[in-house]
Amino acid sequence: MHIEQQKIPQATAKRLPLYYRFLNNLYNQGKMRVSSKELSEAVKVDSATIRRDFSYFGALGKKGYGYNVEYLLSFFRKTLDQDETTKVALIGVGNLGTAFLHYNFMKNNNTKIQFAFDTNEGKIGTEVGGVPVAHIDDLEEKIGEDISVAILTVPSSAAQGIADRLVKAGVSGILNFTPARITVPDHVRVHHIDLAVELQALVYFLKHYPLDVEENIESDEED
Amino acid sequence: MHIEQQKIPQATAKRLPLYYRFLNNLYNQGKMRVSSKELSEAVKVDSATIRRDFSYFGALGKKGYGYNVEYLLSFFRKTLDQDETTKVALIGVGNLGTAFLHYNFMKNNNTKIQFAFDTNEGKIGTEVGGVPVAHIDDLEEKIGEDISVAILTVPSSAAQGIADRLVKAGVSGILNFTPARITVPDHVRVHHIDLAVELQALVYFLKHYPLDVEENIESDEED
DNA sequence: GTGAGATTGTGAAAAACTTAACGACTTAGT
DNA sequence: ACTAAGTCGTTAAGTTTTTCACAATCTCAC
Ligand SMILES: NC(=O)c1ccc[n+]([C@@H]2O[C@H](COP(=O)([O-])OP(=O)(O)OC[C@H]3O[C@@H](n4cnc5c(N)ncnc54)[C@H](O)[C@@H]3O)[C@@H](O)[C@H]2O)c1
Ligand SMILES: NC(=O)c1ccc[n+]([C@@H]2O[C@H](COP(=O)([O-])OP(=O)(O)OC[C@H]3O[C@@H](n4cnc5c(N)ncnc54)[C@H](O)[C@@H]3O)[C@@H](O)[C@H]2O)c1
Repeated sequence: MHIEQQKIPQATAKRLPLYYRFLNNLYNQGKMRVSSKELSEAVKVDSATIRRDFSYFGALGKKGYGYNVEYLLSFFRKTLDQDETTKVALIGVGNLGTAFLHYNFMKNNNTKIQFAFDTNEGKIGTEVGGVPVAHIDDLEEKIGEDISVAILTVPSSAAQGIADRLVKAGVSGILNFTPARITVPDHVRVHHIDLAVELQALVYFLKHYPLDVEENIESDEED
Repeated sequence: MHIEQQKIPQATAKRLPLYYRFLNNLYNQGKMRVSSKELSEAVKVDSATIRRDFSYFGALGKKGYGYNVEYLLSFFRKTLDQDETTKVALIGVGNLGTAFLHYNFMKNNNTKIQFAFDTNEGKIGTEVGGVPVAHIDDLEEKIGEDISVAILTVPSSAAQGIADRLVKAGVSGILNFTPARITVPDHVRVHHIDLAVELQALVYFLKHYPLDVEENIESDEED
């Protein structure tokens, strides 16, 4: 049902959530229309790239006018499946995990962390940021049909083992914050966010690239 | 002194810290040699890409043998300036900032968060993760000559204002975790790590890309 | 020593992504 | 109604990154 236009470049797909958020901002500010140039300044993406990105979805704008904010927003809401809440599990309620649990991803993302898991008995049974923390042994049981994405914030030594269990439990997307590069079957997607690497890469760029010439770089990034 | 080989692709530069960490792991495990194929399996980067990346620095390996772990490690240590500690400031001791302060970036990165800043009187004067928290008003004073990188974990509404002050204070690299896309002069580099976007992008990929065919993606990227 | 097997470094091709440029169309002011 | 200014969608060019594929070279077991 949504595997129809297989040709949207990955680079474009990664920018969609960014566009979506800024369109939301504009909408909340009461703006009716926006041009690729304005949007470009806000999101720091070349305006030609924005027009190109949008064009993969058809002709969303009007020549000489720009884009209708409300229309564009509702289009992206559908495209990004923002009408249904995405339910997520978080494994590892430590420093990083706790920070995420306190953050409200619902606000812009319609994403909700449904369960958290840990091994630490002191944390089990409590709620952190309104999310109940369960024992890791209950992982398979609690991750029912409706959770297909997990955030992994355990120590790196535990990462592969937990990933294996997540996959067995039916998870097909993992956002991995551990430094471990985990191995998963082909049908599972892993995005690594490696904070230490990001920091070190930034430092490297500063020391080795002529500063006045280079432009900024988008992180993964990977954002 | 280090602006000599200007031709190293950015994509390569971003992978260097990753290689460095895995080489460290191998070294600590007592491994003497490693091939691009082995390394490839560990870091999930195509072996040809690894060889190409390394080749920008000259012939680091030996045909038929592979790479000497110790030599490669010491080469990258120099290349990544791991002999001198990089001092960093963190602005915004909230959920995310606190998590970072508790993390030891020294272990693999030789990077140290020297000062943290906040507006919350309750936090000022305390130490979090061994890092003293100062008032944001003292930013310019405390960021002396030796801090040129900052981690930004304030509310997005404060991001641009703080960024302006950081730049004035002499910071030339900012790791921005806020959803705000900040504007800085050309000589300053900003890497955005946008966690909400990363999560939403992962969800989008799961729903719209045929799972059995696609391979994993590095975040920033950026992973 | 020798030769089978391993592995690099790289030229060349392919793929992915970005940017420039402009014709076509829209708007809005007169 | 006409025109100047604005903006899209897209073609084509440019850039960057990845991947293939293989000659050159090294290793190591015998
Ligand atoms: N905190 C940071 O700023 C930071 C920066 C870079 C990378 N990381 C990485 O992120 C990950 C988490 O970091 P952190 O600082 O939150 O670590 P942490 O030690 O504070 O948290 C880890 C949590 O996972 C739990 N845990 C351990 N084993 C588990 C298991 N088998 N199943 C379920 N839970 C388990 C622990 O009880 C703990 O609560 C680590 O891999 C770390 O390397 C963190
Ligand atoms: N926590 C998450 O998981 C998460 C996820 C995605 C994005 N973010 C973004 O990261 C940023 C930080 O998130 P958080 O959850 O840590 O927020 P937070 O509200 O917990 O922390 C913000 C901190 O900044 C301080 N602060 C406010 N104004 C300041 C100023 N002018 N100068 C210095 N300090 C100031 C506050 O006192 C607070 O301690 C936010 O922009 C948020 O949108 C966080």
